[in-house]
Amino acid sequence: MPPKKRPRVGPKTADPAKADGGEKVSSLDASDGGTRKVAGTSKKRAGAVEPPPHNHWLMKSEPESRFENGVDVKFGIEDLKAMPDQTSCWDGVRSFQARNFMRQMKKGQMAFFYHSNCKEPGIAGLMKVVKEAYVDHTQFDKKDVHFDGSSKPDNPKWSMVDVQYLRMMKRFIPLSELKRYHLQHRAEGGPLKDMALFTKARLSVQPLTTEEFEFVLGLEDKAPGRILTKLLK
DNA sequence: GCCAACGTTGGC
DNA sequence: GCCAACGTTGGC
Repeated sequence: MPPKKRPRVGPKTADPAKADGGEKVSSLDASDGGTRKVAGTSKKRAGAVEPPPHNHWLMKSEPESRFENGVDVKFGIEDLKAMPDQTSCWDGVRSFQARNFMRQMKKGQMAFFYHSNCKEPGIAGLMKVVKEAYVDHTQFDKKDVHFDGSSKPDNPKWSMVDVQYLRMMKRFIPLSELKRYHLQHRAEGGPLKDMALFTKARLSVQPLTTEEFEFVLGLEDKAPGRILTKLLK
């Protein structure tokens, strides 16, 4: 469920609604499949250790035209690049887990732009978070594909962040290649053995460990293909 | 276009 | 709070 972007809020902070809300989005809310690490309020066993917050992300969007209620949801990395400031809000996320991850994002963190539901799924480029979580206004827009009648303005359910294009990957990293590594690492150990792209395949916004992130970045400079897989092992 | 995986909803 | 039905994601 790729977000369909729209021109980000102008240069100024406009947005009468709620300018930046950056830090205060209500943290309770429903399910969140294991993403909970909200400070303070969560009830955890004494002694439970908080995992460190995630520093890197992968965000999925569809680069090919597809119509949902007559609206094209296409938004590939080229579309992000074409936005003013090469920046866009990442609206339309309607999954609690994905939302909660977005709420953990910090300004300056990097995210892979992943192309999903297309001819060649995979990682297309890099972007960075330029605005932390704030209210996704599309949930209140009846005409929007992702309108959510169950969300009330005084307690909005859905959040979004702003991201800015950084660069294309030096070469496109196809899902098939990542999957080979994932399988290999799962069998023999390695950084991609638990990668969310495979262990939580349907999550549209996912965290990566530093090791995962760096391993994937390292693939840019390697030859694609299975030859490489052989050589490495 | 198919369909498996899996998150969400709602009945009870 | 369980769990079956339902809907969506997204690879293939």
